[in-house]
Amino acid sequence: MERKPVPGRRATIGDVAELAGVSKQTVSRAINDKGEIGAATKERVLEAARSLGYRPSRFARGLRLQDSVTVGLLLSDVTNPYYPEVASGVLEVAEDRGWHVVVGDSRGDRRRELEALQVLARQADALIGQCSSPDEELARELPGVPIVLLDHPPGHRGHGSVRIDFTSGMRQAVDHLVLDRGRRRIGVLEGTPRANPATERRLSAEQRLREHGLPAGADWTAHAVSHTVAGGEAALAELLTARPDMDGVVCYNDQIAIGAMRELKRAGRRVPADVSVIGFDGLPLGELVTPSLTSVHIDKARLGRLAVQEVARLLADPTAPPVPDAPVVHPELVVRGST
Amino acid sequence: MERKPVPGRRATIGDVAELAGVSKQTVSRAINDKGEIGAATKERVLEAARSLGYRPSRFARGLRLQDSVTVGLLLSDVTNPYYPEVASGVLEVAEDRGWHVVVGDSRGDRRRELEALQVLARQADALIGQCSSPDEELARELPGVPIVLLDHPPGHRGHGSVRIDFTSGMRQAVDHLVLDRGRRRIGVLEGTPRANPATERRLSAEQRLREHGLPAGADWTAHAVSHTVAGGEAALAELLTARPDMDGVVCYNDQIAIGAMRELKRAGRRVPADVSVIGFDGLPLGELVTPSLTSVHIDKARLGRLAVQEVARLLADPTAPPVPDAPVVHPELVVRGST
DNA sequence: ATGAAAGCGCTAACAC
DNA sequence: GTGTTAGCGCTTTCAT
Repeated sequence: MERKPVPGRRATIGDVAELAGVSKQTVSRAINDKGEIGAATKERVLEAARSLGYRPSRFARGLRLQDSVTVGLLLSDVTNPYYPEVASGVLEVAEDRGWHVVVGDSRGDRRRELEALQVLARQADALIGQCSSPDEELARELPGVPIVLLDHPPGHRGHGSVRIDFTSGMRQAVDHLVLDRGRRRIGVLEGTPRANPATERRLSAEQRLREHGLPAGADWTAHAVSHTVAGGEAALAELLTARPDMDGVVCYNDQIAIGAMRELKRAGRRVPADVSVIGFDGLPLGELVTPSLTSVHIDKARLGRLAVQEVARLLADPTAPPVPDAPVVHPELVVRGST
Repeated sequence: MERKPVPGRRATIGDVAELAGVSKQTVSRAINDKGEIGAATKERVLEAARSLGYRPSRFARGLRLQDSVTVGLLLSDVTNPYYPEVASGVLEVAEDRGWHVVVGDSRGDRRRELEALQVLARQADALIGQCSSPDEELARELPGVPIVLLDHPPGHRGHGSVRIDFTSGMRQAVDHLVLDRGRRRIGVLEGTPRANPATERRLSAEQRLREHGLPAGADWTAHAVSHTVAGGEAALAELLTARPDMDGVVCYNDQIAIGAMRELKRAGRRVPADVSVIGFDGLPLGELVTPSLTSVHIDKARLGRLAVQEVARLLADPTAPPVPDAPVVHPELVVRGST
């Protein structure tokens, strides 16, 4: 919700015109550096503008020109190290197109998410976000707002999405543990519940484990309460209690994986000698821990860039149906010390 | 610069009014959930709006209501792990006030910085940023735009700032190395050149080193080309060549410190047995490396919160002179494994 | 080279 | 309960 107006009303083009003793359009010409204006007049106008601390109203200009685009980027938590690269991709393409980007943070709260989206929607032409709210809810609460979901399967009309191929990613992770490292008792650390349960990453891992003839399922799974190092530590502790003979862990993301590594060490296990750990996302952070983290990298900047392109598509035709071939980001295994 | 308009012109309140067979005012009442409207009429209007994909123009609304505030946040590099917490503080207070936040990224480029600020200024009422451009340049290129500089001494009229007490911070760092660890041959890893050379952090460190009767100066200093782990690695290698007998390093920030630790290990030195390393900023990252990083923590979220408060002050009275007692963030030493 | 008038899309104020 | 009028601050015709 917007609040009260800024005190001390700002000078308008009319004030400048009056002070300079010219008409409004002359002021407009001066400040927009158009031709058709005398050098002396221009200088006088600019001086008047300066002395009044005049700045053109972005609203008036936007209303008149109708050529400015703003996209809203909703993050579930700005401090999550997953986002900077995504944001970087978003900002890069936005800048190329001359678009502005407003950001919001839902602090991991589902209710706040919707509120934050609505606030952003007041200032943006379209939204980008990793939303946990179901599509129907978004459509209901944000009627007419083009939304591009990060890491969601294609959804409703008016919603775009960028997919990440988790099936392939998880398969690479499991195959590496099984085929390259010879692990046979592999646990899975899943993240928090997802909007669409069918998209849980662990499912892809479990399927691949079974294809290798290995055990998998609830017994071999723990859920991290948060996608953080602490969440990973707690989840691994839980999993280790159930499966003390575990010799490998596939994790929902790198932070959880790093937490898993820390907890394993604390429990007296050596990584990777006793237990192999593998993460997902490929955060720069993974290179700094010891041993450095093997992870399935995804090009997060590309995810951001693709999202802005999807926004452009939606903006061009808001009634376009969701395309079946939404852009996909393909994960790629990068092996380091932890396996 | 803004580009061409979005195609397929959006429906206006007039279109909705026409379709619903009512006046614009009635539409306005319906979509803004005011009273004074029949339930049936309201439903008919909302249905019309829905079918047209109508969304109110933020420009028209902003122009009319004059109650929306947007602040622009310029970062030198979104992917720098220093920023998320700052942004978090900015977003927190902005949200409390009902303000929007637009972000820009200058990619560490001085020229881009000014451009990015100008782009942001088109969409924001005031700016916040860690700017490397001199005050005069900002004042000249962004006339009338209230700016709050992060980590700068108070500057010109119309500019606000939030200070970080580097003198105290660097003193704590040096004192820890000298008094608590007994180090006597301490090197300094400074960052890239600053807008105001007098604010280089190394100066505070060098002064304190001299107060302890220890050697300091160019011989004991290396400059990191970038504020990154790689930058720290290179800088430390350089310093180590000049001072192979070094037994401690004070670093410009945590990333450089982590780079220093890595390079020291690579050179066969033990940390902290042979060389003590100390960072600055207190990134969460520092807890994950081995050994974990001792650092002078600064409350980055608070920095962001204070910056927004300064913006509020400037917005309330744009002609207010810079206050001598700009808000200050006080650093605090947190000791961990690396010293 | 400069000015007057119109209108972008919206809502507050005031009819009815 | 609903419509009419006016005007937010700006730029774009079109005159002069």
